[in-house]
Amino acid sequence: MIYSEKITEQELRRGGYKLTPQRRAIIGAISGTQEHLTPAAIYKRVHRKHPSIGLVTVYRTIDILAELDLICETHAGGSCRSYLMRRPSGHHHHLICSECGRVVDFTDCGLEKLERRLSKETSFKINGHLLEFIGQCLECSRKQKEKNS
Amino acid sequence: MIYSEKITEQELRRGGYKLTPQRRAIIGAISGTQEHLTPAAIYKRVHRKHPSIGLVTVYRTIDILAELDLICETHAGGSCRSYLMRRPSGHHHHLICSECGRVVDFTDCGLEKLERRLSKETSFKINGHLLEFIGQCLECSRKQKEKNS
DNA sequence: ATTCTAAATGAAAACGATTTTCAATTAGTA
DNA sequence: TACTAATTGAAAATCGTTTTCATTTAGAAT
Ligand SMILES: [Mn+2]
Ligand SMILES: [Mn+2]
Ligand SMILES: [Zn+2]
Ligand SMILES: [Zn+2]
Repeated sequence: MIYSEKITEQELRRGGYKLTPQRRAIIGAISGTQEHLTPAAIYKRVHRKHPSIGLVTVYRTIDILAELDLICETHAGGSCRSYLMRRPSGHHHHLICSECGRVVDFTDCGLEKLERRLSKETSFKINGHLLEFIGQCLECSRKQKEKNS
Repeated sequence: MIYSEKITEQELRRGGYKLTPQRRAIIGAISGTQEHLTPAAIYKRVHRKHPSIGLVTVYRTIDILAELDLICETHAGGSCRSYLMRRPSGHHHHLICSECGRVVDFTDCGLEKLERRLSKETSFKINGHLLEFIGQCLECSRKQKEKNS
């Protein structure tokens, strides 16, 4: 069992939730990859080993994990969301190609200063942010050029 | 008719799309406010003056306007999206209270340097970004404090 | 170990948002 | 003015998500 998996289970209990085999399996599935998983993708992974676990339980568990801040949510355009275990280190941001959907991660957003300023100006207690750049990857912008010529 | 409205109609035609009364009405509805409108909200506004225009047409027009980059999409958490006319001036970002949903706008994100660096490192042609801070507004963090004491 | 109870589960139904289908209408061109 | 491809609205289909409810179970108390 990975470090983050154990921590997540501990935090779940600390939050007053019961540690069920279903929840273990779901945490395991999300921990088992670096990729962003949609609820359906999480379900698929869980379902392989544990066919009896329902999609509903996946949704319910995701809600809890997000509430406890143990996973982070990403919006990949449109209206689809995906999840990732929260890594203790740094942020997790994206550069997304609007043509082919390719995703490049980056972590150093340097938004701390802006965060402090906004917090001061608005009296908000800020605890996170979502940052995504949209553009076209090299390959796709080449293809577009060819098309237009 | 507002400036941005005229431009939008021009661009629509320039994109090879026909300029129908329905599309005019929808563009007018989005242009008529600074607020973010969900597809349903846009439909509601359009429907007042033009009861015959269908929700489907609203969706279809939104798609086109977004494709032509004439409106910008915002993700207000969860899986709901909203739209806003693209203003020529500056960006449009949010600070969102996770408790009550209050939204504060800000425009000066200072991400140009980061954008240039990412573009260089990844060879992406970047044409936009989504930035949202999440936190608790003063009122809500006070309420939470009271609760915990 | 056994009992107990609130919390958690799965299946099915309900739900809201979005998309598809299709026959009828229309914008813009010829 | 006539033509045609694009656009439209209504209805049905689809998709992701939530609710409902009867059954099961984790974890605390005995
Ligand atoms: Mn990523
Ligand atoms: Mn705004
Ligand atoms: Zn690409
Ligand atoms: Zn608030």
